[in-house]
Amino acid sequence: MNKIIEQIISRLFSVEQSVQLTRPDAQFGDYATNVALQLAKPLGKNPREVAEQIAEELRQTGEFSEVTIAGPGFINLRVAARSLLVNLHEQWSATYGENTDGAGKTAVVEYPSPNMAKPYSVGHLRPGNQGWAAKRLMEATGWKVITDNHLGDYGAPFGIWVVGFLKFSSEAALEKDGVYELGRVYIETKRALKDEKEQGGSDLADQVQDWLIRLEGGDEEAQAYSKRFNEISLAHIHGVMKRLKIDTQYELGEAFFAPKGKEAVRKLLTSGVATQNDDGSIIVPLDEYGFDVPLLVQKSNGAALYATTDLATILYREENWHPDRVIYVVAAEQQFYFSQLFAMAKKLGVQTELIHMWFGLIDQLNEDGTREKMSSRKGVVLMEELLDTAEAKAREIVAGRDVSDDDIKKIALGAIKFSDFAADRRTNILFDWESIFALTGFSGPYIQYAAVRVNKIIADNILETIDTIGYDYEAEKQIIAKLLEYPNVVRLAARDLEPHKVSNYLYELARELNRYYETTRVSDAESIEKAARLELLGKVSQVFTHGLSLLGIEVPTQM
RNA sequence: GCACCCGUAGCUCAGUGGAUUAGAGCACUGGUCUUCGGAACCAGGUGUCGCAAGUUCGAAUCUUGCCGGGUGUACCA
Repeated sequence: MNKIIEQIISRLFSVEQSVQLTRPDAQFGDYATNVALQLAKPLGKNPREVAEQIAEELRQTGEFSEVTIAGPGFINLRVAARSLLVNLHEQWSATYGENTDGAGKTAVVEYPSPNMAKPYSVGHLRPGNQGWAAKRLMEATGWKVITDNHLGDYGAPFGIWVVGFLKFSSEAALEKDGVYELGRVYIETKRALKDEKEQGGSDLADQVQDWLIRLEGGDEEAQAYSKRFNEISLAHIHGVMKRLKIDTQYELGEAFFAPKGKEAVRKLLTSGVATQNDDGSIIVPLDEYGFDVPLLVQKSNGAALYATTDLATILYREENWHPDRVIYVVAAEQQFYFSQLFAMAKKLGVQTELIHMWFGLIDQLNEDGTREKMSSRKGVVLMEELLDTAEAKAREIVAGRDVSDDDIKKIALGAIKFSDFAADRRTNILFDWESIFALTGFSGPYIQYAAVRVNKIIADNILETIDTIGYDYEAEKQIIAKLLEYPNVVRLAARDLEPHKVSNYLYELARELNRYYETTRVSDAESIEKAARLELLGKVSQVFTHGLSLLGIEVPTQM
């Protein structure tokens, strides 16, 4: 439709103007455009006059049942439902909604990158969800996507583990509680280190360093500990990711890149990007990028830092995967760090587009009603606990119905994941058990339920292949119009890496469908209507499944 | 101090590249209802869109300044 208007404008005024159609309040029309207002100034004409001219041409086309002008020069359009359907049919395919914006390009998406020292907690929920959505959105827009779990498996945590294990734990406790014992030991040891530092001591800290040096030196005992603890932690991470139904192709952690850090630093020095201080530390000044502090890439004792392994990672990916862009799905706290890292990469001549797809914090409600960032100090909710609770809740809801275990898990995940996509990812999320398991209103299960209903109706009725040419589709108009919006929703969500646009859209589609059910029957309709309606519901079902899959949510068979 | 983010209904949040009368969910009240699956639908209402200026035919949206909150700010990751 916008093409038609663009052609008219080109013919009337000899200018190329892209036209955006919006969906105004139903009383004004089905579609609206403000293009006349945009054109008025450059053309030096009265906007209403411009609108009149365009409107007259639009009436001539016969495509619209009504063309009116409102206010200062808005053009409101009404279209017959049947023409909308024809429009939908022309665009329809098995991959409706997808596009080829990113064809021929490669993206690396990095998630969920948990720290291995502690058990998977709700703190890791967002990078997994948002990262998965980023991957799916990129794929849906034609990109080749490489996913990589950048595990936090290097550095001080290992030393803390060993020291803590020897001091605060036992074989029996580790045997019994596995990663949870490791997490407990890690937190307790961190606290002990803090206390020691406050008292001016360094005994424990020295031991931690000692173990790290032994590990790097290839010491057998240190390696045995490392291997054992890592195996326990990794098995746990894989287990939780499997329950969350997310995975990555690669799992190249910090430990993999750490040895490559030295070479990266050498490259920084030889290219003149970095400078060495008298104490041996190496920094990259970033004044020209607006930073008042430089980025430290090597400690005075020669050890590597986060920035070092991250730079090595960038170089490795460039060399091996040749990505056009790399998306880091990491929390908002690290915005400053990533802006420094990206500046350093740019200074070194890295061409890859580096994007920090950051997301807001997870807050908890204090007893006095104020919000505060969730922290392990105050007690985090563990991911397995969250999943167990969600599944128990879902099981309770479907009690008495014949719903499989698999479907119960899909419902639980649908609720949890959707709550992460309810708001813009940058918004801080308030974690509370009530809203994360919401089953009504703006929630994952509401949409899943709508999808299940549609599928049931499709399954229970036979679609006859009869000509529906005589059907006007007026009852289905809102649904058809909503379906027509989908490709643009996907395009915008992928462009801005904003999966919540998809969740908002799916909710609107589900609501449209529920309204439709209230007034329109399918199974006992006349055969021509029934065929037309079933065929359309099939399209709705496809969009539900597709859209939810972009969010990592599945449609249950029963619920 | 500086940098980034945020401030929209009682609460949680949408609001595309400015656009006709600012929207959802939750909560509250009433209604629909022998459900093609009611996890539904309909109705009811409250907003100085933090404050103030500016740009514009038009600002929740753009610009600037203030106020309030959050996060970060080289030898942690």
